[in-house]
Amino acid sequence: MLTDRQQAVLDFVRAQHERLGLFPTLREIQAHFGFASPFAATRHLQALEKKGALTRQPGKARAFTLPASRHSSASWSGGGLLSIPVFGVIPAGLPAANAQEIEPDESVAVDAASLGLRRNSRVFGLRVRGDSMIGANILEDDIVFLAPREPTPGQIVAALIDGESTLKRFLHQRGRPFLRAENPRYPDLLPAAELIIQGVMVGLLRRTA
Amino acid sequence: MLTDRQQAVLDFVRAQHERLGLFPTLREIQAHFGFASPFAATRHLQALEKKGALTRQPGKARAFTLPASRHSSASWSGGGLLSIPVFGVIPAGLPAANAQEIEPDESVAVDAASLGLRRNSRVFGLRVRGDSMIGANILEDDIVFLAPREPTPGQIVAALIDGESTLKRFLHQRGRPFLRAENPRYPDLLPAAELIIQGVMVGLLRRTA
DNA sequence: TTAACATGTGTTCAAATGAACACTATATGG
DNA sequence: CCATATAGTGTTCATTTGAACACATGTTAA
Repeated sequence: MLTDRQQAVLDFVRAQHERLGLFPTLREIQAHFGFASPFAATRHLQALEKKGALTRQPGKARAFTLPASRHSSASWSGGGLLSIPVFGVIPAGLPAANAQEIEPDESVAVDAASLGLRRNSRVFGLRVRGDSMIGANILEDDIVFLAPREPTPGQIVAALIDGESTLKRFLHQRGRPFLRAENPRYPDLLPAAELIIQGVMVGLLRRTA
Repeated sequence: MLTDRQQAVLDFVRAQHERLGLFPTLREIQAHFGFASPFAATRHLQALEKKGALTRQPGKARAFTLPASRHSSASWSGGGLLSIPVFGVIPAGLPAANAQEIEPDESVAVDAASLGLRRNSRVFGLRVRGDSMIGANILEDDIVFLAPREPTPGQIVAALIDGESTLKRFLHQRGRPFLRAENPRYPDLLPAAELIIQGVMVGLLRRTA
């Protein structure tokens, strides 16, 4: 069992790695805790290592490993994490080359593989408003993930109509595309102009807590 | 625009950080690419820095920053990433203190905030089998996230019945708990013995790609 | 009361690591 | 043809960083 001081050191090591992507040096730990000697930091790290709370590579700078506590970012080694910008209203500029510069309302992190995507895929998220897609089991406040790609009929897409984005199912009839809400209370949309598809749905995240 | 060699160096730096949680030293980059001199590595890093692909803290070991490319793990600075074990069948041992040692079928990464959870919260995932919860907009192959906590009536839970786990809505009737499928094709479950709740649903991840 | 552990201080030194210089070869653009 | 950029080699040195020793104090458990 870690002592309070040891836990504090471990928390600092973990927090530095989360914030900066770097583990701290002995002297950075010394400075943070106000130790007069870097060896005090060494003593704590040695105790943490003995108790299995971290491992060190002898003689190497900043070389820690935090063992799999399965619920922390330090243990994620599956790679391919996506930081996905989420919009409440999709900016008309999406998907554009400079889309990354449009400030999202929030961001969520999900690993690419669980959405069936390659690492570093371009994805954005849309916070669902309303109940127009309830028939497709998409609820208000869900985050729908969309990738910019050409849709095939039957897929759910974000489309730009009259300067606004809408989430609908993409279908064809007699060679002409149209959009269907998955709620009988909403009519089909047959766009007068060419349909601009901003993204095709690749996944969904729901929070129920 | 980065040259091919510079891109290769950047990819290596990023990959090492994803795999090990550490940026490489000049000599580790030198060894990887077979350079005769650590200064070759320095030259590439200087070029990458000049082109804005990374930044370095002068004179400090392994001290890089990768600027926000919004679609890579290096850019996730929101903290609180959860590495969630996902099971096809929930082991009867969940949720137990040694649950972390039970080997999951897979893991997914999601940030805690988007599930309304604190960093380092204990969560596990269940890959949904069958259509018993379709009425709650939970589809087969969805991953349902569950946190070990006491349920309140109306919540969706994973419960252990007859040695098997099942996902159902938790309800009360005349003070007695029972489980309801959200599909009229399945009957309510009135457990004979005391109900063991393995987790309460806190979110869901769906893949449609 | 004693031993073990925790938590340091103070100091020195070895190794790791980054910095930088002079040089060479090749490619590219003006 | 010349200047610049890229991509190194070879080498040396400064700084950062980790390691480790001797010592001290307080706490805890046997």
